[in-house]
Amino acid sequence: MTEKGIEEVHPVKRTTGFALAKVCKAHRGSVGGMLAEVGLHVGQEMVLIELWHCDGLRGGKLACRLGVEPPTVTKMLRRLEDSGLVERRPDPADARSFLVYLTEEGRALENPVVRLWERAEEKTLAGLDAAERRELGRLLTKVRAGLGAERN
Amino acid sequence: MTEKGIEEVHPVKRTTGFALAKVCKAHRGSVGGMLAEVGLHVGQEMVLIELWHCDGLRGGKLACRLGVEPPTVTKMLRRLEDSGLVERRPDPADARSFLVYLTEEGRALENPVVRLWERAEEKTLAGLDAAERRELGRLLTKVRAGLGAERN
DNA sequence: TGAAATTACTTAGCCGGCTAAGTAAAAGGG
DNA sequence: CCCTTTTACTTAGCCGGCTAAGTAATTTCA
Repeated sequence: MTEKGIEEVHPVKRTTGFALAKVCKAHRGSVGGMLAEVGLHVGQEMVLIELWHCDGLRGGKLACRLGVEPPTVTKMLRRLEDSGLVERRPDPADARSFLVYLTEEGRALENPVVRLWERAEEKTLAGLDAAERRELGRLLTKVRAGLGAERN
Repeated sequence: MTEKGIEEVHPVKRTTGFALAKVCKAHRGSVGGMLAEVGLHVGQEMVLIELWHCDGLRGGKLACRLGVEPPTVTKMLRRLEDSGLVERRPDPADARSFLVYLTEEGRALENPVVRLWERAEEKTLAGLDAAERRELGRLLTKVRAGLGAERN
């Protein structure tokens, strides 16, 4: 008998969302591995990216830009501070807040991180030609834009 | 003066990988919110999906299918077992292993989860027309296939 | 056959996420 | 002016991931 059902795949696995999750996980894994070489954990580079773009952000603003909840930022900043990449200073305008500044070491990571993201990108998209890459980028950007009027 | 630099975006943010991460996070958020309504945490449904397809998997096989490390499976299964969705029985063929079986409740979640993934998919891809959705699905599948000869 | 190597899983502990609940400062409003 | 509400952040604790280090059973092989 032909085992007709044996290669069947669950309906959820045939969704675009599922493929998205898998590809994202792979990409995250790539970035994570490379990031470990410069002493970062995946996700922490996002904080740095915001600060490279605009140093001295308030904690809450950072959470908002990252699209993440405040407690997440609290913990990440504590670790980044312990690693000496970031500095938290009181906000002179509001005693409840603080401002986050890069240290020299934090600033020094920008180029390595940019390069490593490029390498991860290349690794992830290795199976696509230039036109396909453009199209994938366009579609993801469009989806992102369509995901409500959310920031970041 | 025109504030020419003010809308500049960091190079990393212009990568496809970055858009991928954002879209994936939004999708995960959608699924997670819906999953909470049926008492699941995002990620746990992946275990169930494997079991719906093939009940009685070994722990290690499950980890492999999920593309996840064994300790992750250990903890997830403990929680799923505590929730009464899954049952772990000793493997008669190998005393180091165990087999994972769905309970009736675990089996009952299949349709709700499938429907909720469909809703999340719709929500995520709302900004794309049918052709674009097909193309995005095709490209993600291709990327996934290109990501080494990895399983799952 | 019996010691060594391999395999299968668990434990401990860290990280990025989250929610819920707390604290403390700032803003409003009578 | 003081009391209430809102805001900004922290703490506690859970979850899905990971790695490193363990334990116990199976395999291998001399």
